[in-house]
Amino acid sequence: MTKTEKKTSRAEQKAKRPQEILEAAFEEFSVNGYAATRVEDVAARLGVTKGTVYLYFPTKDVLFEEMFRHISTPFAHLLASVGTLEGSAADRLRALLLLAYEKIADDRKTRELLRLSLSEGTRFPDIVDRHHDEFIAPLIAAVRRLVEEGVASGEFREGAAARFPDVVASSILHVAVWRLMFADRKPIDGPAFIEAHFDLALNGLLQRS
Amino acid sequence: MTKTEKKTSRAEQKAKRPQEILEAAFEEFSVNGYAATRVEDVAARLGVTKGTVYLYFPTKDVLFEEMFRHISTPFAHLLASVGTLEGSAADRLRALLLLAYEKIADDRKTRELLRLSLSEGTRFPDIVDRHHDEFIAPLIAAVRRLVEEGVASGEFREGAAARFPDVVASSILHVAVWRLMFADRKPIDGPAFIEAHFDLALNGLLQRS
Amino acid sequence: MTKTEKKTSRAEQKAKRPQEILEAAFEEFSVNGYAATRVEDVAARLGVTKGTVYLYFPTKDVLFEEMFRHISTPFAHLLASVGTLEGSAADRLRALLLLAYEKIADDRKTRELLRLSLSEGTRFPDIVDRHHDEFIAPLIAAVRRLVEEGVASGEFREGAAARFPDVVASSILHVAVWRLMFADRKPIDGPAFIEAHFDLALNGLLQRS
Amino acid sequence: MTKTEKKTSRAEQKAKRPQEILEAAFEEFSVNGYAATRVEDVAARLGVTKGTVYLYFPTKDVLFEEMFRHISTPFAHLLASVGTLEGSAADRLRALLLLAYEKIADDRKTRELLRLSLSEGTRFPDIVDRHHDEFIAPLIAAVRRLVEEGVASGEFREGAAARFPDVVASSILHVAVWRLMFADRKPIDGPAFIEAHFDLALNGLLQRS
DNA sequence: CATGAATGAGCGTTCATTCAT
DNA sequence: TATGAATGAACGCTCATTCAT
Repeated sequence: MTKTEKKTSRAEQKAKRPQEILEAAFEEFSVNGYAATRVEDVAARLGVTKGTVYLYFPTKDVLFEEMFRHISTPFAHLLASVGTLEGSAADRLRALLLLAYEKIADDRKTRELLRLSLSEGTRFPDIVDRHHDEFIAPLIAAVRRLVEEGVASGEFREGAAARFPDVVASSILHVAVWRLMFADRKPIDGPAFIEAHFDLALNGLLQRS
Repeated sequence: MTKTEKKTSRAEQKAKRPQEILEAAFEEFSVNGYAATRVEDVAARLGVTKGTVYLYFPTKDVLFEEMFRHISTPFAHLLASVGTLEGSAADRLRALLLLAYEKIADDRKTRELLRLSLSEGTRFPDIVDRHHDEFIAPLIAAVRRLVEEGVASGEFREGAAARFPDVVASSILHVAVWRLMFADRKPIDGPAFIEAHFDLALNGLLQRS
Repeated sequence: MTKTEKKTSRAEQKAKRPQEILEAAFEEFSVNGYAATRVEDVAARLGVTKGTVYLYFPTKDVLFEEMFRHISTPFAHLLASVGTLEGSAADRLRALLLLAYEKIADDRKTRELLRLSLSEGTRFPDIVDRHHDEFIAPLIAAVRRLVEEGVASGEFREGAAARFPDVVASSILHVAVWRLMFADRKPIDGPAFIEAHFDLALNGLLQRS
Repeated sequence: MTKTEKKTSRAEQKAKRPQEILEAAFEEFSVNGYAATRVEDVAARLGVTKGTVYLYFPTKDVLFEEMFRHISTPFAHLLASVGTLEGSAADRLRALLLLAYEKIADDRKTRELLRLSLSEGTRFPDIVDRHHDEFIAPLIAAVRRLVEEGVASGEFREGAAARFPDVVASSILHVAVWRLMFADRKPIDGPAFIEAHFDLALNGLLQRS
């Protein structure tokens, strides 16, 4: 029994190795960028030597790409589910934005993937597309759908926002970039910022006559 | 004649060298990032050898920092001047946003400095602060001033936008980041996007009752 | 058998590496001096590449310092033991000088350390002190002790030699420097030179009958 | 007149340039050794640029060799003149040793040439021979002559010193090497040391009554 | 599976040397 | 005569990658 358990846990541990490495790689790459990260530092985070990393990933390039793939967890379905909720278009749009905020700007991992997309896009063109497909495109599509529904139902007016649904979500990117730049040195109240932008988007600046 | 020309061009050449190097450094650093850029590549852009670069800049670090300083040209005064124009608060705000758009999202150099601030902020903490002071803080301050004026004059309603003036400008950051990520692969109509966001911010999504 | 041998030789090989490198470094540094020695040449002596050297020593500086430390083997205890032998003070002094000669002037390694102390003392102040403490100070102290004993017993007259015991040993330094300068081009009969100087010194030291 | 003077002084100054450079080169080479000395540092001592140095000396090698030649000023004739003085052989020997001491151990330049002979002898075999011919050989020859005269006149006993005249002069080398190693950190009273060694040597040399 | 010694290509930096002015 | 910008060949050091154990 004990033996079996041990074996199992060992086997499990071994199965986890690649993932552990990818997590460690994420930490290093997100702090230092691709070029300045040493494979040895990734290994050191796990208390192993760099030879071990090469046991699972043939090159640093592949390690980076698989790390990116591993950290990117799609959230399109989440957005879709929110879109089908009951309530006014405004309420659903608000819920959508808050959900997207949590995933894109509030989640450290997704945020750091944005940084890597910006900094390593030249070397790894695919990761930019991946980031787009995983995070940006679904968000925009979801927003567009909701806006169009709102317009169709007469709740929203027609206008530029229908053609550029991104404008409604630009605050999310704003918060993400702000945090990437300033970390804790210039804190930003994310939810409040999103709400403020949502209020603006909903009601506008102009005084109602 | 020829002699004079030669002399002039020689002297001019020497005086221009440091700036030429900084411009070449900008091109390389913005494409590859700090770590992946080789001093030799910077030199090669000018048709000189790397020794020449070291004639003017003692280390790669200093080269990077001075490059950043050289490329950052403040635009706070521009924003200020726009803020003092005649017209409605909305008109002035619109003019301000378009101007900021041109400087921050449309100008390739400023845009690339944003990329470097995000990617090299860990290694060069100062450049993030510089980018903030040169571009972000002035923009937010100018927007805030205009919004407050609009509120004071009754043209704008009070609301979240007054507390978070950044929300009004978040579309600019959005366009800048979009272009950094996708370059020409997914073009974005910058002015139209800014106008769409401005329309949204001004009038809101909701149907007027 | 073969397997065991291989394993042993492998393990031994690794354990010996640092020392092999230090020995190779000694050869190169003593011939070329610090600045003109290339780490790659040190490695080439062992048939390895320079990377291997950096596996064991972080910088060229450290390599030099540890080389010096490794090559310096103290001989103070040897001198002391000689001083406690039986016989006349003259006999013991002679034995002492011959022993010191063998260690300082005749031993190529110690001799080359003297050269390095002279040539690299500016860059590595510590090595001069080390050379002093390891070789020069013990020698002078041992000579002084013997001279004082001889004076106390009435075998030696009092005189300048008691105040400057180094004068009795200066022939050793003379032979060492001579060999460093002329190597085999102008051979010097070391023992004969030491004996000649000892003869000169002794007849000056001895009490007149 | 003024013009002529100026011209003359200018011409003189120009004539002095090579010597100034050689003096500056001596200072740098003696502190850093050949390899670690930069031509630019030599030039900087004179407030000129390295191009100027290359105006007078085609390579760093030549600069070093000519520096050595320029700093080595023969003193054989001096020694010879001392040897012809009146007085006992002992007195003349003492005067000779003191004179040699002043030139070899007390004179900073000659002392530093000894250092360079030891450190750069591998790269510049000629300088060792030069140092030998200029300083060491004349000294030994002069000592030998005096000792032989003393032996011939019956003032000195025959013995090893006659076969190894260097032993009489080894204290001079001792003081020189000591100062090269310890500079001001472990001062040595040169004349006293020489006198002590001479006292030791003399009482050994003198015929027993 | 994991190690870590070893490699070799590469990069930052230096510096002797050249040459147009 | 003197300058100093420019070169190019090193050299110290790093690091991704390999492989015998």
